[in-house]
Amino acid sequence: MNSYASIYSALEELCETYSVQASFSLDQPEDGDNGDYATNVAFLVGKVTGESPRIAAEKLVEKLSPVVDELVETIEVAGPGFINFFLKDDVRTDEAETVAMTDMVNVVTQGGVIVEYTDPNPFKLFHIGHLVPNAIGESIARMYEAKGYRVSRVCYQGDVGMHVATTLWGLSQFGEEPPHEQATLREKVAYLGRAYAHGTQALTDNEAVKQEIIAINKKIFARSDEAINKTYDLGKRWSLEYFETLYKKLGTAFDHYVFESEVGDDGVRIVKENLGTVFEESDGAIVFKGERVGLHTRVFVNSQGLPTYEAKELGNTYKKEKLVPHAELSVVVTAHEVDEYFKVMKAVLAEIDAPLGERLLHVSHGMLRLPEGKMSSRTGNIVPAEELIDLVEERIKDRLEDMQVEGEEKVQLVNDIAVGAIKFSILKSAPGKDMIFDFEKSLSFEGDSGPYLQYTHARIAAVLAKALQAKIGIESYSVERSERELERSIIEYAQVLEKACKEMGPHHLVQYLLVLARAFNSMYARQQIVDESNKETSAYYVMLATATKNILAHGLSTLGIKAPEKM
RNA sequence: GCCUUGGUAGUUCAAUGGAUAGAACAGCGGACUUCUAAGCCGUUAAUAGUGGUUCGAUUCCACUCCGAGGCACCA
Repeated sequence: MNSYASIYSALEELCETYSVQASFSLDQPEDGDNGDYATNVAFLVGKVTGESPRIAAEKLVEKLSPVVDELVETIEVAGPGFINFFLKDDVRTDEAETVAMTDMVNVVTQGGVIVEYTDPNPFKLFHIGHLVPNAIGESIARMYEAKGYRVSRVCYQGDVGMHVATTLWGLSQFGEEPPHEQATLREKVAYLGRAYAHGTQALTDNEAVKQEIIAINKKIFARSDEAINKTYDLGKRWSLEYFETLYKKLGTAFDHYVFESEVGDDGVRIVKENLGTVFEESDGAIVFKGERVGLHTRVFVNSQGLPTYEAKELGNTYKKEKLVPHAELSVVVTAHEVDEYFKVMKAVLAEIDAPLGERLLHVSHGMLRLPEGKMSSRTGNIVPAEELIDLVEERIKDRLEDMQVEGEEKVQLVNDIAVGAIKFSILKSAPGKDMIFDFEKSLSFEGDSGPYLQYTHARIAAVLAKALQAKIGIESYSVERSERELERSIIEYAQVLEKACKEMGPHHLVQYLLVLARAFNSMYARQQIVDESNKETSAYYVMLATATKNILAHGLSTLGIKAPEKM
């Protein structure tokens, strides 16, 4: 049990004594002057006993002192009534050492969890907006893995619907020669993208075109037209193969793929099975009257008998349950523009399958906005994800010129740094809010950035290599004066990881890693780590470096960002 | 109009109802003949507005102003 857990349980007991209902806090204050840990129990106890927080705190300190005696150097009452704990130096150092000695390997100890994310649509462009759910979803998946869950990654893709019909209509109308079979996937996908843009443009204000596209849409559903099937299958294959190249770059490997085309029938069946009880007919369509639970009415099956997004999503939810039986949790990561639909979905599930509804967890993220506004296919200001990655990679290549990495290793390193920079810029802020995507900002490698963390990791790797050569281990170190700030950061990791997982907020982890890296770099700047003339003291700094590296490696990995050994 | 959501330094973002509102970038100013300068140190600068709840409010509530998403067969 670490110091945090020990003090926490001591406080828990105390709260029980006073029958405190509210939950207390135990944080690691940013300002070390406020202790290594600080709690607000005195405010809660004071409320129960009617004492002022400061008086209550004084009394509590007397009770706590003997209990935490072995860990704590001093306990003091501060400010309006906080109780601050200052750990004994050797307790804190020992705990940091534990971090340095521990292999941080995720072990499966829990049940299964489904995480669905990214969800690009075949026939459409994989643009920078898709990088958001990918980064967040991948990180959530990895956070569950860090907690010991067996995670199944699922990608749900819209391979049918009007966007596909629009593309096929465009392909048949815009008169461009299709790319050669030997052409790159990128070229093939770009060709599909142009067809879609052409179709969308023609569709606007043209009822005749719209009807033609609707007709194609029906044929796609029914697979009744040989020519259409052929084009469709080819286009879908191109798209999917192309997506795989991106997933490889991004470091995502899905376990299952679900297509809208395969869940529509199930969705319709489920809706019909509950017709009259949960759903009702209205103007030829089957709807869920959300008003009775404070929501909106949503169409699940349209008047042509085809499933809408809602029914397909229903089918998708059940499909995933089949693919991953007995999952304890089913997480879906989507943009917040579908928030309202998900509420309706959950309301429906509450009525037809309550346990499933409870397991379903919707995590929504904000939209990526360009400084000049929302991306739109109509105005043509959509930035393909790959274009952004290329752009970032170009800048990184310039910086790597005087490094001795070449060939495949260099390609990999450039990719890892570029993807790290992009993912970091997405994960650094709390999901849910829109983010302005500024090229220059995301391309920045200084300050709060992915490369800053990666660089710190690589830098430590270089130092530790030197330590190894000097035969300086981390055992039998001696401490002249402890690096309190860095140690404080190091021993905080376990709690931060816990919190990030619990709140599904990768940004907590990001913010913490920045603090840790800064504390390390600050120490690094003023302190020689590997010092052969003083091996015992040097061993202490090597221990701190090792602990920091362990955390950076595990933390970055949990974010889905690679931690290079050199850069 | 109704529902949901957001508004924090010049900019991009932090802060389970907690202490002096943190970073980074930009700006200004430094250090270093040491293990990776994508680094380190210092500094200027912010809670949209008005009330309320309480030991304490950026956080919760109400209203106002501004923005975003949704509101029946697109996803």
